[in-house]
Amino acid sequence: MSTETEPRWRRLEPDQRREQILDCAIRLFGERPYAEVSTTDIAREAGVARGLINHYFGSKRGLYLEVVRRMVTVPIADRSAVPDGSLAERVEFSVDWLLDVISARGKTWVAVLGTEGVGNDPEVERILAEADEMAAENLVRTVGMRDAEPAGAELRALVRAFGGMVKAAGREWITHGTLTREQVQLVLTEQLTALLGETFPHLQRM
Amino acid sequence: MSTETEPRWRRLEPDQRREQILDCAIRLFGERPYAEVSTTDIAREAGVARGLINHYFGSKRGLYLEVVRRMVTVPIADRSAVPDGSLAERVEFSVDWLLDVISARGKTWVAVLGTEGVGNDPEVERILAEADEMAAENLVRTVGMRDAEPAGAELRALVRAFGGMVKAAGREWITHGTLTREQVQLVLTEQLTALLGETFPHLQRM
DNA sequence: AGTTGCTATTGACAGAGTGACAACAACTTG
DNA sequence: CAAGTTGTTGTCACTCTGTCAATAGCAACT
Repeated sequence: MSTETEPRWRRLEPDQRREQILDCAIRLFGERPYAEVSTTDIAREAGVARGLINHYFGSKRGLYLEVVRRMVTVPIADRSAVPDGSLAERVEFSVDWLLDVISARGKTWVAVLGTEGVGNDPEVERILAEADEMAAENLVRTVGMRDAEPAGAELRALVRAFGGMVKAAGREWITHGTLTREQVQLVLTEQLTALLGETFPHLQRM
Repeated sequence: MSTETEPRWRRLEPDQRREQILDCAIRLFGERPYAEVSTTDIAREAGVARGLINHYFGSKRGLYLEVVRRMVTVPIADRSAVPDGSLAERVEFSVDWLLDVISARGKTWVAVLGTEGVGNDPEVERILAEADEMAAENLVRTVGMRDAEPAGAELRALVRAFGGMVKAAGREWITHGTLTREQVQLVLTEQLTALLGETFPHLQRM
């Protein structure tokens, strides 16, 4: 008879275990609202003791913030493929790339950023603000508007505002199916072109 | 010596008490996130026994949904004052009215819709979707695009997407102060004009 | 004024969830 | 194989939520 000394649990590298718990948390937080997800649920999902969550993330809230941070991070554009054409062409390229990103995340993206809840959460707000800022910065670079440097702050504010429409249009497309990708592409391209080509110059003369 | 039989608590009409609790809940939920607000806090703020909250709203979540519903409801535009001019003029009027509404709610509005959290909450989503739908419907009527009836669904989807930009621009103005009201006015007016006058016709030919 | 009835409101209780921490066990190293 | 390292567990104390029977404000009617 074999002395089956099969261990009751496996000991993982901290990074691996962290990642595993984070994955489960992302899934569960994506399914139902914060208060409806207990750390017990997450622990069970990860096949782990509940206390381990506190060990790695301090508190439930800490884990949640980590989830938000993870989900909101947008990949940086590969600018090597950006065409050198007119503003309209570069904008079209950028929008297309944006929609690719949204499409890739698909349901998860929507499930995560789809709901605007009530409740002032400075920490979450900061994370999202930073993400929006990076996305805006990135978009500005991609369409090559760097020459407008002096009014950079206003330009980025404009683009962040545009980001709101991107998200809303994305929801119309992905979740509600009221617009096709082609339609969203058209709308966002025309709007962003007008924003950068027309409105922005007007704004600078105020 | 007077037989001071001062009552320990006053008995209110259900509607009044409901309203009072709701007011306190709105204030507190506007200050910190859902999980950080306990029903004990709300009860104390309202000077009321905790159990009463459950009596009126069933659960903490029920109260929360009521708060969201209340905060998200946008007053109907007074169409009697809408000018009969060009599309651009009507759009300008509508945007101005929108900004008035946002301005009136001010910090509260932002505190409420400012944070996009993570977590799929169908109920909250439904409430917000309905509110957006009503706002879009209202805006479409105000700018007098009712003639575009056959493509009403797409038009409203477009306007809902635009609503995303309204919110984002409002945040830039109210909370971050990166744009002035005049700038936001200009941006939204031009964008909406282009959306309705240019992009929408283009969209119909797809 | 005293009594009665209705119901808004309270207070206590049970169950569930969270965070802290000491003890344990899987794995590494010599 | 022994000893140390540390990832992991399980329990304890505390807080929060929802339920419910008991209480008390108030109006109506003697």
